Amino acid sequence: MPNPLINFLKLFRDIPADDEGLIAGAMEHRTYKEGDYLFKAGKICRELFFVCEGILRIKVINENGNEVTHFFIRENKFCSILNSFNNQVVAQESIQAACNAEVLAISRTGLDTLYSRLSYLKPLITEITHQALLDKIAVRNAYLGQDSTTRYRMFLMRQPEIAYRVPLSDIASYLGITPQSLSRIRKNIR
Amino acid sequence: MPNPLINFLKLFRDIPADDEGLIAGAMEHRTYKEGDYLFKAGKICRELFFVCEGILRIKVINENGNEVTHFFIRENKFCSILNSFNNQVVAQESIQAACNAEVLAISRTGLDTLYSRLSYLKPLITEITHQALLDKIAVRNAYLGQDSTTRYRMFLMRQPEIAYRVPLSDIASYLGITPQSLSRIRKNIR
DNA sequence: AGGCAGACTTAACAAATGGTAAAAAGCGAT
DNA sequence: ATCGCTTTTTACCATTTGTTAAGTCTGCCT
Repeated sequence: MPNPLINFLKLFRDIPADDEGLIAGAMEHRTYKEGDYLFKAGKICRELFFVCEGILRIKVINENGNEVTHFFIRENKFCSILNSFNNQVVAQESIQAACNAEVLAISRTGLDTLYSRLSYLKPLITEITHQALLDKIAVRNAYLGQDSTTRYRMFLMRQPEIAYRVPLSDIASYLGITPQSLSRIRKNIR
Repeated sequence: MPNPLINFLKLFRDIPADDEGLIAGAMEHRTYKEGDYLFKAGKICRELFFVCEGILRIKVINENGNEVTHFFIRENKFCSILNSFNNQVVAQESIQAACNAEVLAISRTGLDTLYSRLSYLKPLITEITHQALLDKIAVRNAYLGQDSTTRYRMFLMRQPEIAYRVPLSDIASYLGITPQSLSRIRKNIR
């Protein structure tokens, strides 16, 4: 059975057939339902996830007690609290399934073991996550200075596959809008 | 004479004395006045800058013809249009001096030469820029869902050294506010 | 099937922000 | 020091967005 992570890595680089089993074997397959937590803030995040199916979100509870969505992570993307995972510091953010999801998970130590066995893997994953950060920043910059309606329109254009699969309130907090306003905006657009 | 870049790198890792001259010699020292461009959008960005003195900003002209500040880069930070610099694609953003500035500059090819001679340098700089990206994202996420006054207050708390050295209009566009509104907010805060 | 809980929508009003325009202030060059 | 340009401030009004509160809808559980 083809492993979605290996298919994904092959887009960037040839993966020797012999290594496929090693990589696939190191990853643990998990299923989550909408609302389930993959990781909760307050601890060090010691796992890296790869999304096979569904959408995750990284979120925080802000000082007013409101949930704020920092990112949506969709199929064929890695997900972790990078600062915590890399630097062993306590994470302020949580990872939650924004809809039913299937992921592959690997622990920090498991990943280090893989890295030591497959010398090409660390630079490859570093490069992929680096580019993902650039992409995330580019999205945020594109929203900068746009009004709520425009941000929602841009979101629809860029990520329609997310817009219709996750709760409205998650999207609202991702765009920095109240759910009521987003509901109104949605009505006015049609 | 101490080189600010070398001092900076030494914070992360020991730099052999023999290598200092090589690094320092590869960097070109330049002076810019407020408003000068270090790089203009529309080309591939082939230089990496290190800010010794002053503040740079990365900006775009958006579809309405307004300038939008994506980032401020202050002393002891690297600056480039990373996506363009790394992937050889045309940059949409420009780099401008937000106040009088002194920088060290190195070309893509010059950097590659350094990398090939000093094997520790590429992982080091990659790690530094990676962390800088995480920091930039964290700042943007912290602003998410806050009103204009709160964003400005947060900006004052986090980067007072920038707030009083660059034009108000640059800060306004960085925070996604019109200059008029920011002027009003500033008045109401005192 | 009925009822419950959570999510979404709607509405009316208040507050914040944007748009436009004009005055004031700051800055550099002559 | 003065002129002229650019930036910032101020004011007024229009628009957008937030707030509060209620109502509707949906899916899930029993």
